[in-house]
Amino acid sequence: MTNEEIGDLLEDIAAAYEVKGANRFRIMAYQNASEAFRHTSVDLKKLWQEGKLESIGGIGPSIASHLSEVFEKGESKHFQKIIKSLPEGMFELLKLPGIGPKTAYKLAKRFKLNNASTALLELGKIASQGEIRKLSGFGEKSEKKILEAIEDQKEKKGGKRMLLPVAEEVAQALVDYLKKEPACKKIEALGSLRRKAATIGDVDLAVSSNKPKKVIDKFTSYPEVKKIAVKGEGTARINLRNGRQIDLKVVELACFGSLLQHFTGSKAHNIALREYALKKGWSLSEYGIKKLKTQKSKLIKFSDEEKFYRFLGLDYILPELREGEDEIESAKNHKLPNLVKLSDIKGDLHIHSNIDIATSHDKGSASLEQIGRKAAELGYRYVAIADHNPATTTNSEKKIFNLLEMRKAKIDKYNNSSEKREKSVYIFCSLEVDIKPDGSLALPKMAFDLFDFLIAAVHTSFNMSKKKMTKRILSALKHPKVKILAHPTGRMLNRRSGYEADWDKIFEYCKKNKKFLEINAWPLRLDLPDLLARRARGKGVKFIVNTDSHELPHMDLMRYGVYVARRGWCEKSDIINTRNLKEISKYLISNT
DNA sequence: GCCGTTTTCGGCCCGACTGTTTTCAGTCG
Repeated sequence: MTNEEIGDLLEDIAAAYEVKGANRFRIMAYQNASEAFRHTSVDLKKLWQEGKLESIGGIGPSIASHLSEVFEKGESKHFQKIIKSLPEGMFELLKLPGIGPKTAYKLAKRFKLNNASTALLELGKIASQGEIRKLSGFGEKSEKKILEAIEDQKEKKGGKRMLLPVAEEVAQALVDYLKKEPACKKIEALGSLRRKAATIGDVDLAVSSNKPKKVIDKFTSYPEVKKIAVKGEGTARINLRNGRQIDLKVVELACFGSLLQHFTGSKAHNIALREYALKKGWSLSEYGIKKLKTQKSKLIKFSDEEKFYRFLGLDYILPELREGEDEIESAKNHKLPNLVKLSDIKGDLHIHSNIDIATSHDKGSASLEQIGRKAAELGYRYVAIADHNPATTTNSEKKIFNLLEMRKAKIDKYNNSSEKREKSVYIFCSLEVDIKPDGSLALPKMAFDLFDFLIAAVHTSFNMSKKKMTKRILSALKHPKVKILAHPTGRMLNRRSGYEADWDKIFEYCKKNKKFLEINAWPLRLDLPDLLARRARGKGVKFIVNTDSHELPHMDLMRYGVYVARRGWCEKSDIINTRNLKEISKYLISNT
């Protein structure tokens, strides 16, 4: 069972308890546990084997023991008992927006939706026959809403989360639009977009204004609107024709700081922050801070978000850190990291050029000179050309050597050219080498000396056992020329999850042997993922943020990799390509 | 069911909106 599946299971248990009218705090405990499992990068089964399930916050003796049974026997008697007494279809209906446990149960019970795989289909039929409106507590509107939700589900609209640059574009278009309304004083995109998460579900916008109605009216008449889902006095939600959902909140300027705080989230961070504040006798909301237990206590307002945190005795917590882990504790103890910035980056060590070396994977489109000029524009001091290795199946070893020798000569020539001297961008001679399924590198022995260093990467045979994949990666890293493991997990957002490997073992090896993990800035990859980056950092591993550019404009995408590093709590010192040329050469070039 | 810088017992984030009622439950972020 994956962490995600365990999260789903506990969410279902929470829903079942809700239907049964259990103590609401028990329900919350299961919801918290579900969230905690979804957001951890630790392998739960491994944690269970070590008997440390309770080391995760929100997991106590009860849930840990039920889960132990699940790991051991495949299911827990207690969980089965709770779930089995309810119609199976109920848990499918929960996937529809606007339908919670109570509603799902009512519908599933009344219409006997006992089969999970057909429940949505059946409910759709029932709704279109006008049967739902006849139930007490339901009406025409709720029936229509259910029908629409099922239709959306079928089209899988909004099912996929947006990649960060896509969400930025959607948000920017709306910000530009809202700016035309003079009643909008300040506009900001918040939520996971501001926290720079790898993928974004909904776009959240905050506006400060003393005429909220005008703002809401402008917002809901956005030309791309397909449906106005919510329209209140201070908030609204629209669904766009492209399937995206946008949330808007409006407050007066004096409260804008607390709104930024509230609407940036994450939910887990806000809950933790509010619990922390409660203990100090304060109650937090998007409007400000109130003293507890005093009737009609005055609201303290914050136009500035930093002051909101400082008021609570905390250092300012940057949005990228607000995931409800231990950032509040760290802020209290002045232990927050000084996060790496884009301007700290001095070079990009994974760039594909247009030099033709008969690669098996795609080559780049830019020349060395173009890459050098672009790097200079970005303020870099060095780059590494890391084309894919020549295909080993169609080229002889001699041919491969000749191609790579020709390529090295071109790079040497560039480094000795007047162009280089003017721009002062040094080009390392590297290569992105396939790690073959047996762990060997796809490069003839005689060619290794042609490189300053190598970047190793898995591009084939993803479906291996965890043990085999770990061994495969480790044996590739063992080669003294290999310094960097590119896009370590192989994930492609919205397409495939990464392959499984014993990351702790790999991290320990990297730390001990001075190998570096790439944080790949390509928005579809963002790999190493943030959670793993934080775990690796905890073990003392260092990183290199690379764009993996295949075209010149891709070199501008470095910031997405820096976001990942920041979400992984990385400081400048954790990132090797913040060093100057002399220092980084010491890290990467070995003569052994 | 979980948790501990007032607590191993007695707390547990805070507020908005919708739809169906007629003062509120359910859902959401």
